[in-house]
Amino acid sequence: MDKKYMALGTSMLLLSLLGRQDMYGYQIIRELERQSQEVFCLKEGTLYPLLHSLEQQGAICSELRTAENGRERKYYRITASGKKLLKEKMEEWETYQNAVNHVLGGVLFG
Amino acid sequence: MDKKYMALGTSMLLLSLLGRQDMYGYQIIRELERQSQEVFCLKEGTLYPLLHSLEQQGAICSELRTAENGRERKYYRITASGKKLLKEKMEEWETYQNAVNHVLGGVLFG
DNA sequence: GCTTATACATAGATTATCTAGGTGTTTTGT
DNA sequence: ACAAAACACCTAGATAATCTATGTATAAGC
Repeated sequence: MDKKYMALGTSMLLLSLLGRQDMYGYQIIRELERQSQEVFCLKEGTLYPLLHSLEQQGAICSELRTAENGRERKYYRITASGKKLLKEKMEEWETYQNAVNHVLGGVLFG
Repeated sequence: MDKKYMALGTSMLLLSLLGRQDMYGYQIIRELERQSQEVFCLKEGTLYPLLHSLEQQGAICSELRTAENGRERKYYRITASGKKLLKEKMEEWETYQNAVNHVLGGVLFG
């Protein structure tokens, strides 16, 4: 396809989740699973490297917080640049989605 | 993601095109480009191996035809098994699409 | 005749995601 | 009290989808 394969990106979904609230890795996996009705079961081996790369790019930033029970968690927050990136990716997704549906519906309205 | 990455597949689009008429490789690239309004510019290095693999799987079959101008073209036709595969892939795409949109729209109706 | 478009093909690189492993802590069940 | 499960982070290597680059021909346009 034109760009970066069909992978509009898991990163779009991550940024979208973080756009609503700060979250830590493990939580992101559970939330994504829940919000997608078990369609997306992101693996840790995919998530963590992706978070690190998004942080490197400056789309998100992290901060260690300690919960009452003493547990350490690494919370991620979306940055201004990350919000811009999200917007771009959502527009790409819209374009992509429409293109696929247009091709699929070729018999009807193509 | 759960299965085969986000790539629901270029193969879905190919099968969909072939579901409407027999086509040869070069034509598929042009048609896909046209029907997607230039969103999908499938490269030859992607298409031909994919066609060969779909043929191997029995989803499509090929036949050499010679045009009036003497040009040889390898036409592909979708098989019954290919139609079944297409149906499955379209259902997957529907599920996937809904899941993504549900996550993205989390603020509104999540 | 030269260039561009048509038509098929393969090899190797790139990248997204997964599998499988590792470390340590807290909660739950018995 | 102890084991098992869940929590929480991490990385290395494998797999697969797509692209880039290249090769070989023929036909059409200038």
